[in-house]
Formats: sequence, structure tokens, C-alpha cells
Amino acid sequence: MSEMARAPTSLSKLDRDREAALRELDPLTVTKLWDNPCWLSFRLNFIAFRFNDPVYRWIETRYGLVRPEFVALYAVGLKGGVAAKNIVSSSGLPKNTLSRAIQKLLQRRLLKRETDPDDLRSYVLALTPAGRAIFDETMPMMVGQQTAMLSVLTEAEQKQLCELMDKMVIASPTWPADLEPEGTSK
Amino acid sequence: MSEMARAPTSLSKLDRDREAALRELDPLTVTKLWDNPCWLSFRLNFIAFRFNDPVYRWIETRYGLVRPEFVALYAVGLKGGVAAKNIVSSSGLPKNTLSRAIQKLLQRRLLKRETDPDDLRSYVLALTPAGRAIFDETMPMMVGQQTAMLSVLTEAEQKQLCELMDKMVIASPTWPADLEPEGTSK
DNA sequence: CCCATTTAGTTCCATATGGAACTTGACGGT
DNA sequence: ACCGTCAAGTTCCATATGGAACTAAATGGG
Repeated sequence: MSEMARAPTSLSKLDRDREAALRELDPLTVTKLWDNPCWLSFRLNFIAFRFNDPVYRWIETRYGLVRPEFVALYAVGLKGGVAAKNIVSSSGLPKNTLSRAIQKLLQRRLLKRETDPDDLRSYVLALTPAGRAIFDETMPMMVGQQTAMLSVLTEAEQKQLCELMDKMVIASPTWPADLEPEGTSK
Repeated sequence: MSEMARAPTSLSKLDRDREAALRELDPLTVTKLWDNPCWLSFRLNFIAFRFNDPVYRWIETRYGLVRPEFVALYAVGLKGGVAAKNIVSSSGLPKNTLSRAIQKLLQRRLLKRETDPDDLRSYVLALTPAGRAIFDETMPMMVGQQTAMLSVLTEAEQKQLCELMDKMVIASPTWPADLEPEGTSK
């Protein structure tokens, strides 16, 4: 475990490429990536940011949809018939932010909704054709960005990465939801 | 590549654990994780969120530091002598947000700074003892959370994950910074 | 069957956020 | 040395954000 503290990485032939990256990246970024006991979170955030940032900027300039709006549209596109609460719990955004986002999408006729007959407090959401058009247009762009980012890995490595993340996700319900000073949780 | 479109994952013995996870997680979350062509970004964000959210909530309630403030404090703690611009480019936060965060930390005497003799526009940042105390206290909590999250993976798998992410990070300078409609970039 | 409690979604409002303009200093060409 | 351009950090201000209170409906004891 102690050799994990400094982001263990093969010091082999990759070093050539690494040298190049070190020159491109800010020195502090390099420290955060390779001399940081919390390597996992920083690398996750780093890679995720490189995906999210161009995607959301493109969607905003192209469609005038801000992040929570696109989150909602994308969620409904993936799975029709969901309710706002599902989008809340799957995105981590606060529910009032999503309430507003959904209202904007309804106004712009990208989304439609009807009250859930099983629970009159709740609404069932679906994309309109216009909303579906945006979803269908953005999806290939996003997949393209993902493919570009994964292209340094071989097929086998991509599969490995997918499986490792899978294992973590599956274990996620067991993770502590709150930090406790060590030894408080007993 | 086409078999990648639906988040390929071994359908073997892990299915027991997966069943459990499926029950814990919102159905939409399950779709986003396992029936989403953009599996990479969603899994990255999902795992990162499970780390970031408890960490930042704890830090806010315990020290009254909001996210950009802690980002700055943590960055300076990792690497003394940096300037605001380094924190900006390593975090993706806008520079005015970091400017404010740093001013707050200066007011609270968690950070000190002096003008950089080599560039009079710039300041060199360092933690005060009080700032260092917070850094030293939070670090083990964060490492503890990371360890908990990684504990489903064997040592070898942890190393694999680290190396795969490493490869991606190293390749990151080659990734497109903007999305282009297919075939525009030639 | 009623009342206390929980939940879906909305509204209110104080505050955080981030784009754009600004200040001051660096840098490069002539 | 001078001037145009760029970069570090700050300030301004319109807007987004999110906690908390709210409405209305579901749930679940007793």
C-alpha cells in the first residue's frame, strides 16, 4: 500500500511519451497527476474534464443548452419515461436546478411530459422529435470524442479499463457516503 | 468497435454482485452505466463524484472552505511556490473564481504570498502553518476514501487501473480540444 | 380511516459563478 | 528606447446555483 502512495506507474519505455506530456502540461498538473497520494481522483477528474469540457461547450454554442439542460435531455434520450427524480439521483445535480432545466426544455418543445397515472406528484418525460434530433446529432460527436480518447489503448486494454471501472461501480454501494475521522464509524 | 458501443463487460460470475448494485442504484443510473454508448465519461464522472462529494462536503462543514478554496489550498500544499495561473490551468476553474478563493485564504491566514521577483505581475504562494495543518489533516481522510473505493480491486488490478489511466493522461495532449462535426478537421 | 411522515416537484432568495473589461507588468520587433 | 501584443491577477455585473421553505400527493401506522 505504501508503494501506492506515489502513483505507481511502469517506468519503462513509455517514458518517451511521458516526457512529451510533461512539456505540454502545467508543472502543477504534473504534480497532481504523478506526485499526489490522491492520484485516483485527480486522474478521474482530469480525464473526465477533457471529455466534458469540449462536449458541453459545443452543445452550448450549438444548441444554447446549458449543462443541466443537456444532462436532462441526454438522460431522457437514453431512457424515455423517466421522471425528474431519476435524473436528480443519476446526475448528482440539485433538484431545483433540474426542475428549471426541464421547464426550459418543455418551453423549447424539446421535451414533453405527462403526469404519471401511478403517482400524481410525478411526471413522465419523453423527447419530442426536435429533442430526439439533438440527441441523435450529439451522440456521434460524443462517441467520437470517447473513441479519440481511448485510441491510445489497445482493444484489450480498453476492455480491461471497462471491466475495472465496472468492478468499482458495482462495489460503489458499499463505499462510505460520508468521511469520518478515522475510527469513528465503529 | 461496435461491440464497444454497449459497455462491454464480462457476463461471468460478477453478476451476483451486479444484481445487488442494480437494486441499490436508480434505474436511470443503471442505464447510464450499462446501456450507454458513452460509458467512459459516465463511469468517470460517477466514480469521481463518489469521491469528490463526500470529500468536499466534509471539508466545507469542517473548515468552512468551499470547493475552489480547497482546490487552491490543496494545490499549494502539494507543490509550494506555485502561482494562481498554475492552479487555474491545473483545475479548469476560471481565474476570477480562483482569484477570489486565494484572497479568502489569504484573509484567513491559511495562505501567504509574495510577489515573484522574476515576474512582478505574479505571486508565489505558500501555506501558512494553519493552512498546512488543514492539508495534513485532510490528506489521510482523502487517502482513506480512495483506499476504500479501490479495495474491491486486487493489488494487481489497482496497478493496472493506474497504468491504463496513466497511458490516457500521457496521450491527453493529442486529444481534440474542440468537437468538430465529422470530417471538418481535415 | 385519520394523521404524522415522506416524497416529487416548484418557488424564493441569498450567494456563487464566470464572461468580459480592466490594470499592471512582460516581451518582441523595429 | 518605443509601441503593439500578450499574460497575471483583479473587478464588475448579469446570471446560474443550490439550500430551505413550500405545495400537493403518497405512504404507513395505530
